[in-house]
Amino acid sequence: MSHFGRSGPPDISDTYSLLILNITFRTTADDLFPLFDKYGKVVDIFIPKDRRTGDSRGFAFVRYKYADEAQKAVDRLDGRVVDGREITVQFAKYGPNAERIHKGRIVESAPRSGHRSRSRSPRRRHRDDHYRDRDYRRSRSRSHNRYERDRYRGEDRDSRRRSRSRSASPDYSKGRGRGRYDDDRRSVSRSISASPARRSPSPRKSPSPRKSPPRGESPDRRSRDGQSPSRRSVSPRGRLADSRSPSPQNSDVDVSFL
DNA sequence: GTTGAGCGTT
Repeated sequence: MSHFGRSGPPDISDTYSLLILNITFRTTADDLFPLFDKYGKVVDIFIPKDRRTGDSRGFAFVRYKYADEAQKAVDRLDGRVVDGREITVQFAKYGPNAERIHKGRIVESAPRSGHRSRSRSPRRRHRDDHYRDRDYRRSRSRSHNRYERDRYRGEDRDSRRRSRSRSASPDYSKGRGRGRYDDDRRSVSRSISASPARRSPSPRKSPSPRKSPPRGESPDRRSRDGQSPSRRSVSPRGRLADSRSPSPQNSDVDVSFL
């Protein structure tokens, strides 16, 4: 009995959208439906959910059939404690299609002329941009969560070239301090990688694979071997950036060979 | 299992 949001927006031509804020993350449309339906005819209830986790975002949209009922619901349900939390009921300011809403009702359905577009508040640029921003903020609020790291890892793995994009994209560096943060983190990572072991206090105790050297060969060989994978593992794309200076490469090979 | 400013989907 609650197919809200399952089949998309039913009809937003003559409906008044109410924005419900400060609701618990466990509150669902089923819980809000009886509460809001008591004050008027609820046409549809939609609760935005996270794209990754699928959890409630903490706010819901309730569409009424009549404005008077919606107003009544706002006046009656605004400040009501639901699930132990005080919810905030108010008329929606923006529509699903970025349309302007007046008192919950959609005033403009489609951008007909450009002269009216100017009236639009430039506060919001795009939905995608905001999506990331919101996620980013929420992620931070949640302290260090696995989702952020996991997501980053997956995206990085999905499209490795993105790294280059980030480098060539000054927006990330300037837009938010994220670029700096990433760089910092990468620096630390590299630092750790560069120094595999501060100091082996007891190499004998350590279950090192080289517990018993296969052959008493020169350490130079081993050194090179250890350096080879290290370099590759450290930054495969870093070499590309370093390609700009082919000086050390030649030198390295020469030294190694010598 | 966690959190808390805000404006939405087929």
